[in-house]
Amino acid sequence: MSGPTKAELRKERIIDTARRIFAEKGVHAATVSEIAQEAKVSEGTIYEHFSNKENLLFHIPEHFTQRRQRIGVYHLKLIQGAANKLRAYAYIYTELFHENPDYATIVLLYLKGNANFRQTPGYQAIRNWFRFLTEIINEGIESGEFRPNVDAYIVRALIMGAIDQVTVNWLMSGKSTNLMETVDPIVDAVMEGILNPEVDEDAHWSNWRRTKARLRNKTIPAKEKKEQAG
Amino acid sequence: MSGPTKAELRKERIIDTARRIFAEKGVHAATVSEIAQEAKVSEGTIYEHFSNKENLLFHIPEHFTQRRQRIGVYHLKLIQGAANKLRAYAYIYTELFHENPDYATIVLLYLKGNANFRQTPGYQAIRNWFRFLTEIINEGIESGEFRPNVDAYIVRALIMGAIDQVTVNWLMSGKSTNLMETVDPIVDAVMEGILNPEVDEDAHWSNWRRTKARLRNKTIPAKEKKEQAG
Amino acid sequence: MSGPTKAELRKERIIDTARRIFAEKGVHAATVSEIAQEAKVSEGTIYEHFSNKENLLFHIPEHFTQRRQRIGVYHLKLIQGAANKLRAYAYIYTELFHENPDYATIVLLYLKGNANFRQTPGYQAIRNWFRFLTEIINEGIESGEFRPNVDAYIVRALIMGAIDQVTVNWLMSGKSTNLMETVDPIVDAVMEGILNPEVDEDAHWSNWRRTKARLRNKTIPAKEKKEQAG
Amino acid sequence: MSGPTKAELRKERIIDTARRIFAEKGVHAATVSEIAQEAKVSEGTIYEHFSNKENLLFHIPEHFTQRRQRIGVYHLKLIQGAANKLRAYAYIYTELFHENPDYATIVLLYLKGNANFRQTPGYQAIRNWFRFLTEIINEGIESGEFRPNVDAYIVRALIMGAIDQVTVNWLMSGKSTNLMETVDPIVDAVMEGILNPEVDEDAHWSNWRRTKARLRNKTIPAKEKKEQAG
DNA sequence: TATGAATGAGCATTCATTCAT
DNA sequence: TATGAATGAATGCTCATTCAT
Repeated sequence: MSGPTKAELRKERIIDTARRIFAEKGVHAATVSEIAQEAKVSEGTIYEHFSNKENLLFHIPEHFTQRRQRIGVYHLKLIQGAANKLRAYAYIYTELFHENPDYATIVLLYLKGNANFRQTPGYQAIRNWFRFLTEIINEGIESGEFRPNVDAYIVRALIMGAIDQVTVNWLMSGKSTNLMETVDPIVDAVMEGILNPEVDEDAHWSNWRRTKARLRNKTIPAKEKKEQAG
Repeated sequence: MSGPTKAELRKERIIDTARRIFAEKGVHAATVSEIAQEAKVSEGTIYEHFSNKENLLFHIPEHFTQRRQRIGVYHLKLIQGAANKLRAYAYIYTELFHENPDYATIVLLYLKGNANFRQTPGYQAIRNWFRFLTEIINEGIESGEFRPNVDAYIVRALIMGAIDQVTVNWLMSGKSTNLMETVDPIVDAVMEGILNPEVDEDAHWSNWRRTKARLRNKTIPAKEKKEQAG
Repeated sequence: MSGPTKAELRKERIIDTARRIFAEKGVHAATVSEIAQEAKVSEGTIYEHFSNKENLLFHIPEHFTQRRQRIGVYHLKLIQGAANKLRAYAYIYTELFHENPDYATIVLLYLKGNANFRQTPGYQAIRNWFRFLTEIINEGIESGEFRPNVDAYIVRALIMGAIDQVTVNWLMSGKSTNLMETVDPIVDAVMEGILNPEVDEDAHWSNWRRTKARLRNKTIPAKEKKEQAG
Repeated sequence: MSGPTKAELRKERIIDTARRIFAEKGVHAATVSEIAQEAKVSEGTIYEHFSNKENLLFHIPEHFTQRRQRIGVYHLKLIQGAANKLRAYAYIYTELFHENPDYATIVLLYLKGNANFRQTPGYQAIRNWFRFLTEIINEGIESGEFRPNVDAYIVRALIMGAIDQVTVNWLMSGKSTNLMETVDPIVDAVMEGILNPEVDEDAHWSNWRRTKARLRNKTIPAKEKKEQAG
């Protein structure tokens, strides 16, 4: 019946303020005293809730992770087909950054490369969300929707790497570009690749063609015919 | 005839030491005094060459950028075909990280997200190298090797985003995985995409299919027949 | 009922210590750390009370200014006659230096010539005290006690300039002379001047005499007769 | 025949530059490196001529002292009458400040209160110039031009203290006032004093009158009659 | 004699963290 | 439990001075 306690609200206010100030001035330049002032608590109170400044930083994703868990995973399960799910995942992943640029700044610029963060429960939660993408990709492979020789880890790196990349550019450019519009092209490119199927494969010398052939010989014998025909 | 001057060697030694220590302990935790000590120069000498600690950080990529310019661009021009060039680019890009993990740490964890760095000549040099990939992709589109509806910015984000991603994972995992082995799979995936062409496109509902159709209608009318036939 | 708070006492102790050390070793040679140590506070506490070292320096006169305001001005108002007041002022002014040589050192050697200090409230307070002397002089002119052609600014410069001068000499000589004994002679000289009235004014050529005559013609016609008679 | 050597010119250029920069930014804020740069010599050269930064500071008055010695003393000896000489001295003293505000700044704000400077030959030269004023005053007492009970030290403090005072005010006000115009009023005031001889001495109670009487009883018995008559 | 790169001691200032109230 | 004054370790940076060339 009773909502969040006073202390919980206070804690959330601290995290919200920290997120904003960390993102605005950088984690190093931001001071605990400034966060306390803006959150309208004393510095001591911050240390009641967080063991130190870095610990406060590590708690910032918490709220967003929970939100994604509640909303994201639920909706994705309703979508049929791995391709559709993958696209939806990319949207949800990007949208969280788009709607919360301060969160994006902190995750992409401060937490991704922080070894200590990788030991926290906060990172485990994010990891679970990443694994969910792996599951989607594997589901697509199993269903035959995706090529059988697809490596889920690689595809995940492509999707998330590209989104991280364009998000950082978006953040650094003062959010002047349209982030959400890049989601579809990224997913499209990953879906279909960039090679032009209209072009005769033998038209030009290419170690790529040979690499591809080699890969297919190993993993997709069914395609051999077409390959030979090409 | 005379090689680098004493002062130049000294400066290089400072940068080399800074790179190592920044990467080892993090930029913030590293102290100028420690770098001076390990580089066997006085603290004052560091400030003779660099205006401040951050400026020293910003000079770290210089050497690598020059090296890449000399070697990378030269060799890439000898390779025929955009696909081959793109693969080679990915190799060179990854190899620099692989051979110089400290450099990778600094570029990926400290410089990519630093707004001040983006104002330096050091970033401009890196930018030129990025643009080179864009040129390769556009070359492939013009030659017909790549789909005409390919977006160079997106492909670049996919390639570099994925490599950055796997490199950070590699660094954070203590370099326990094999970084170079991920290059080919990444390039392969970008080349061919992940959709299984053996599967009937109408087998499942997919807004992706519709998106693809829309894109093709606009840009590759010649393919329509095949599309309709498939 | 409650006296000064703990924090106020602490602040006063910092100022007292700073005054002593600044005077002893010079403002530049004195270190904040030394002041902290001697005042038995941490360096951080100094910066809780003063924005920086110079700001601490600027707060040193505060206490003395207040004391003078309370005591000096009050007593001076009870004295009758501008000449008496002027003498008393000179005594009070000198006595403060005499009783507080460290304060004298700081005011005369460090603050008088500091442009930044002139922007502080501390200087305004001192200024008010200076103005009080101007008022005394003007009062003497109005009452006829002082010559009507007296320039208050000049007289103030004479009195205070002479006292500052002898005080600096006193300080630099290791306080070996008797500072207070110079007050009366200074005031006496300003009162009566140095010219010997017994000597015939025409006894020697003097552009001074002409200057004097010119001044009197302008402002004290009543004296002309005597002048001519003399 | 041969003028100053190259080295002498160099040394003078260093002193001139130091004077300007010390005055502009303050001795502490000025750096040896900046002085070297502006004087177009190397830092090392400065240390060829001066043992350290303070020593350079102490050499700044040299040139002016010599100039004053050459011009000042020579001209003063041509003037007849102590009063005239005293006025001339005040003019010369003030004019040097007026014509060379940087020199004034350094002497009044940095050297007057520097104990180390008092050990240098530079200070001895200035001291000689001060003594010259004492001699003038004593000459006036002996000739009967000045009151016999005049204290030369006090008069010197009055004249020079007042001029120093107004010069510092002039410097701190950005030289917006007219410094030279204050010389005559200062000398006039010292000559004649500020008491109004027209006013009946008994018209008001005054410990000053009593002080004066006491002083006269001691030293100028000749005046007793006039005093009693008054 | 002149140079100016190199030195390194020295210091003001900051700020995460603590703890008495 | 909350406060915020007090702490003091930690460090980037300066600059007078030196000395190899």
